[in-house]
Amino acid sequence: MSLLAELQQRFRIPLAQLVGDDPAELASLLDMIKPAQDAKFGDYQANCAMPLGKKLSKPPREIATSIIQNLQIDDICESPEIAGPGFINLRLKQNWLRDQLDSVLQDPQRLGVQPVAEAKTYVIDFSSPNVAKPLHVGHIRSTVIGDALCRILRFAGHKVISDNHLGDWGTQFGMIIYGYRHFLNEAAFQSQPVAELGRLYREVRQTMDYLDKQESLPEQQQRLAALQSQIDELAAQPKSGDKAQDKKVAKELGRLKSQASELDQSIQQWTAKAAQLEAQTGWQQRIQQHKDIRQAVLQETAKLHAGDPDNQRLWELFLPKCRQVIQAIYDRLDVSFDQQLGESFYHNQLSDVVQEFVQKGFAQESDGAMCVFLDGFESPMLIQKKDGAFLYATTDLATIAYRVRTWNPDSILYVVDFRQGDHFQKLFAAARKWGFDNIEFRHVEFGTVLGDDGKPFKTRDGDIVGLEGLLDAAVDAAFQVVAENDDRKPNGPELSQEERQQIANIVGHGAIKYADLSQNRTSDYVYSTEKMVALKGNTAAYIQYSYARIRAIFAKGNVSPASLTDGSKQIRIDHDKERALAIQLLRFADAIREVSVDYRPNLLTNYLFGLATSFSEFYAECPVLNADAEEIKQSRLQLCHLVSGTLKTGLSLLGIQVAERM
RNA sequence: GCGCCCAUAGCUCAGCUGGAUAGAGCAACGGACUUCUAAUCCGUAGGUCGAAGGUUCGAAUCCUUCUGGGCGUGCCA
Repeated sequence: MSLLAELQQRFRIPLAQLVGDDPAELASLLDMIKPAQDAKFGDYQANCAMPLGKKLSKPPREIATSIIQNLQIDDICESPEIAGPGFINLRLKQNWLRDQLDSVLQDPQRLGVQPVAEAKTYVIDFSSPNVAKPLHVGHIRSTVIGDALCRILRFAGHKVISDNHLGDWGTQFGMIIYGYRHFLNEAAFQSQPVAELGRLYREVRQTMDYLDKQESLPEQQQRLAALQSQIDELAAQPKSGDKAQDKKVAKELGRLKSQASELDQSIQQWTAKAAQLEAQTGWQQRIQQHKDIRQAVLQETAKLHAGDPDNQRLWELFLPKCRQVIQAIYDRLDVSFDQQLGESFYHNQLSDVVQEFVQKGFAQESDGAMCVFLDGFESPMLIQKKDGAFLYATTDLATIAYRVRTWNPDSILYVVDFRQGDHFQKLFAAARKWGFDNIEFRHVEFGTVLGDDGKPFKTRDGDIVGLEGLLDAAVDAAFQVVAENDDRKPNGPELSQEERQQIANIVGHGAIKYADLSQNRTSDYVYSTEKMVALKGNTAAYIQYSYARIRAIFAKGNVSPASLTDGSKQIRIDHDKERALAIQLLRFADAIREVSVDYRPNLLTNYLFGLATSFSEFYAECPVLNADAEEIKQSRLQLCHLVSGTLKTGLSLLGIQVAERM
């Protein structure tokens, strides 16, 4: 049951009488029925009389009156009231609320959420890390948002195929192969292959970075000097007297200065790091011996792609081990995929894709590369480099073809960083040109994770932050809070060390996920460890805590949920807080639907935070076990049961677990 | 240069594709534990929604311009 859908259904008839039954217009008018902004206006409001006033050139209040006259709603609402310019305010009837809750109580699995009428098939592409590199903070958003969307859309009734498009075929493997051939510690590889592969990757990376940076250092220093002299010149300029002109100069000066200081900082960071490397024994020798490492790595990669048996064998040796590392994190995060078809799965289809594009006249050679020129785009999409190698775009096209062949989806979602927006716009345009024009392609984009300084989140040394470390930090912080809270309990601590750790795991991982999901996905967001440590306010912990408080009531009162749902008791809604809680409970279906419209999980976190808040207010004012009368106690237990079920289900749709005790 | 995105309380952010007096969480201040977990609740304070125009009954939301920032921009992914 959706509250909103029910109300909209009732308004359909009187509105059709006014404007006819054009579905688009009707839908837009029905969209103007919303939860009331302010409780004093009632529970819901219909705002459609005002725009109709314009259209029908009658006073909106008059239109509102005629809508109400034809509106059959007295089983759901008190008689509607017209307010202000023509708002129609609706107040739900206690009896109706009670009946609705009673029926949800009989439906613990779906909590009154009916599967969508038209189920669609979705392919959701998310996470997609390079398997040779450790997961870092940048992977959180794609993984967590993608997983939540899978769960939510599935719950809504759609068919969902989650697919992790692993980067398992790129330069990273050239790097590891090179490392294996030159830096291998055989014993370490035998005993701890995964760790050793990680080390090899880092060794090669470091060597390549060193050469890159050393090479570009003079140029950067030159740029810094140039900036500096530009600054000096500008600063030495006498004031022109023209205010606007002076202001412009001052602004330019400020910009140059911040550019210079940023550049200076990065140079200093690098020189410090380089000095550290050079202090290592054998570093100079390393550089001497491997000064061609960058070309060599490309060569190893090219050989792999060309089917060289030695490199192929090494790749087959490494891949499972690399995937094992990543899988461990997915296990920790409780994220799973239906498919994990990486780039390697598509590599032998790429030349066919290019050939087809050429044959159909969609692609042509330009500057030696194979290009797809698309209307509305300044630059073409490259599908083959002049050296013959294929690109990201080529693989993505092959992937689309495979997915359509295999699953025939209505929609393919890509949960990827917003910076790849251009790429996806081109990819989608090319795919439509190719004939896939009845599929919804959607780049579900998200913003960057920033550090406290407002810049992309890095460690103090400028390194990318590893994901495992963040998870550990969140769990540690959660452990502190769990322990503190338990120690402070009125009747002494209740939890064993083991239980505390288990709860800390649930709370810590939940905190990370929730912090991400509660943000509007399109905005950048500032990741602050401090915020994680807090675990109060609008966090997963707050919601989990509400759940645990309910479970504590049930434990203390020895209440079995079955006794509440056998139909022998009826919910009563007398107290204001009970009423608010009841309405919030019935909005669950609407929250699920809203998330599905534009793939925005934060609408579900908003809902759950609202529900937990409603519950906390109820909890503060309405005793449950000690209620004045037995019927009230039973009724409140029923409400509690519905809240705990909704919180648990809602969090599970975000990939977040609950603990029975906290 | 061109394209996309952003600017809302001291901080971090919501604001449901135009609705009534712009919300929440942190942080600050003041209250509430002999009563189901105080990770909570109640209250106070805090805003020219970057600026200026426009569209209309009505704008944080839509349009234009400007300012400030981020990102992308032919052989990385």
